[in-house]
Amino acid sequence: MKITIKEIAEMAGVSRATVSKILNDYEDVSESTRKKVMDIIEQTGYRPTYTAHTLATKKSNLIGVIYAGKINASFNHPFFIEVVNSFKKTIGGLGYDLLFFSNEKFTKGEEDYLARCRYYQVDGCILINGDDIQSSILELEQSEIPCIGVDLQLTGENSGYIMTDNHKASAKAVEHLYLLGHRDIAYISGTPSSTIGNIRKEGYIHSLQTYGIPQREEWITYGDFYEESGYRAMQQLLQGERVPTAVFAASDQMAFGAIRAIREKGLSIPQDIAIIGCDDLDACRYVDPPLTTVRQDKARIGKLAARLLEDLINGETKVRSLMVEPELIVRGSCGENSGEE
Amino acid sequence: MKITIKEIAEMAGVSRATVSKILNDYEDVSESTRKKVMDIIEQTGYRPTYTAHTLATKKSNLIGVIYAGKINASFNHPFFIEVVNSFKKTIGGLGYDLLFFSNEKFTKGEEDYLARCRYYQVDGCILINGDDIQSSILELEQSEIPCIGVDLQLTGENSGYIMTDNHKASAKAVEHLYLLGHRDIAYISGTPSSTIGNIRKEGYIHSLQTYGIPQREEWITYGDFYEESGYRAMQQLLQGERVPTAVFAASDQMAFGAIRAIREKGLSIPQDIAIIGCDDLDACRYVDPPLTTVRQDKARIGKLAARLLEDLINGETKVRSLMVEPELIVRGSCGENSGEE
DNA sequence: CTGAAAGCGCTTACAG
DNA sequence: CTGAAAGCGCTTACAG
Repeated sequence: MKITIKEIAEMAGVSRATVSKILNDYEDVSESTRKKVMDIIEQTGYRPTYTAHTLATKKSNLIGVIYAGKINASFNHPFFIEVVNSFKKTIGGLGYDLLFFSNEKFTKGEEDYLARCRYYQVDGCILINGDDIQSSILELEQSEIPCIGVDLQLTGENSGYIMTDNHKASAKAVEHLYLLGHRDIAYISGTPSSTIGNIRKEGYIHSLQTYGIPQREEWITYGDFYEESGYRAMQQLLQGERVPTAVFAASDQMAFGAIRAIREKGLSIPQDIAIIGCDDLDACRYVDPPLTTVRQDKARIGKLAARLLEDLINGETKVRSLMVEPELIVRGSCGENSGEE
Repeated sequence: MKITIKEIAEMAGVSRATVSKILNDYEDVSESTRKKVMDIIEQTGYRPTYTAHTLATKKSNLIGVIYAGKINASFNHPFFIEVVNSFKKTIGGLGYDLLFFSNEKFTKGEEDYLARCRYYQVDGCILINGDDIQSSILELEQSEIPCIGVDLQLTGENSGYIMTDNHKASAKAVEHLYLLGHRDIAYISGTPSSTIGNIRKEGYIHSLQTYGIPQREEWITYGDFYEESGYRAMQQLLQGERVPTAVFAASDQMAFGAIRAIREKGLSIPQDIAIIGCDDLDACRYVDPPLTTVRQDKARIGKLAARLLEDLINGETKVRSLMVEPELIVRGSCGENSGEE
């Protein structure tokens, strides 16, 4: 049924080696032979077989996509999905297909990512950050396989990473609130162990210093980036002795939760409390009032991740990490502007 | 560097055939040999190579994921992403990894999905519906490769499909509005060429008949499932001679657009116009008022798609299509209930 | 410019 | 219970 290079060779009356050369655009083939063979390939609809090709060449044209951290948590994560979407477009244009590892398969004890990468002979990997990174990720990034981390600082010989300049994200948020007259600014962070959350926290603290605003320990609260945790963190802030007039949440989802808590307390936004999120999810436009937020440039991150990885695969780069500029999106939740951007 | 079955065999002092048998859980190997070999595999961290394995067996343990229709449009589509996420979990548990085809690669003229499936030797495919289905999809579904369509009616020898019972979705929406006293119910459909949109339209029309409500041609409008088109469709409805008191939109996103149009006109929801969407996106909970909608059971669809495909691959089924029951989620936009479900 | 032959790393009858 | 050998479908020096 399946037609192979052997059949093509026979039909064309040439050797398999010659067909292979034509398939791979070698120069040293006569035009007439090339044409004869190409015609037959055309007619038969022949396509080479991936496994045989890869087995012989060691080049798979496959990029592994790995969600690090908790099993399978984040395939549909609103931020990462956009990054991966953009990554897919760019890397696809370069001739790669994407292999999504299912975390369930090798789960006898450890998910052995390195082994699986070798098994499939992927040319490179993109690793998406998650909570609670496994040791098998370290193994992978220290290996010969080119890896790019998204929001995940990979430092191996053949790896690199890319993320938003999170320090600046906080700076922009705090600056915006400061310019609107706020001096009592609280912060809702991610999990204490989250690198991203911590960079944003440092950015927040640093910005307060910049503007000479004293820092209050009880105004730094922690969540887990999801809505419910923002709700609880905000409740905590509302119960404090002194209530802040503005809140910067390290994720939009937590901001949504915070909005709910503020409402339930009978306070209004932005009159009583201004709030600003981080990420620029779609839902920001739909909440009431529309959420002012710091946008991460998801498309750009994905595109750059693809380019970085390509360079890494081809051994063509010394650049190993990139920071992407965040952008402040002003909507109604801080009171300056109630319309769309 | 890379260790192969040959090395393992030599180290263990047995043949490659024996190692292979042990690797594949054959019965007829002595316990002592098995142990000896397993120990060495353990120590060396040996893993078989995928391409060699597949080349020899014809079984790849890879499932192709194809977004049919317009190039690359919907990887981050809010409905399908949830379906695929659930599919990934289930199929992953069955030992498969996922190969996402990038639409860019083979784009010399046609994206030849069938050829690519054979190239990678995928064991099966899941096809996600989109607009404007290509002929290469037909080729695939008529082939020897097992395929499951999501919202896409595949009828080939080795294919099947799964979707929400969309007729019932409309019935539930109309019934809900009817019970709230509405008799002037308009419908915002998807593109006229969309199967899903049309089934929902028929369901809408049929339900009106059920309740003896006369159907008005000008109250059936068309969008493209996205927000902007819902906005425009609603504007059209608002300009009509007679304005409906309730609207059923074939997607949540169009419902969001409709809400915007209603607001701009100075009307309020649900007092002046009740609105009900379809899908149950996350954002439904955040719009004001929270959107009543017909939920598609995305997790269930994904899970069933995985099971159907597995059965198809193993040649174990006569069932070729499944309808999943939709569920009405009552929120505030029709006035009965203003809280969360 | 073309082809014979060995090799990529595994599996599978088959013989013993 | 074990192994020799052929095969999966391609590529790549190498020789001519």
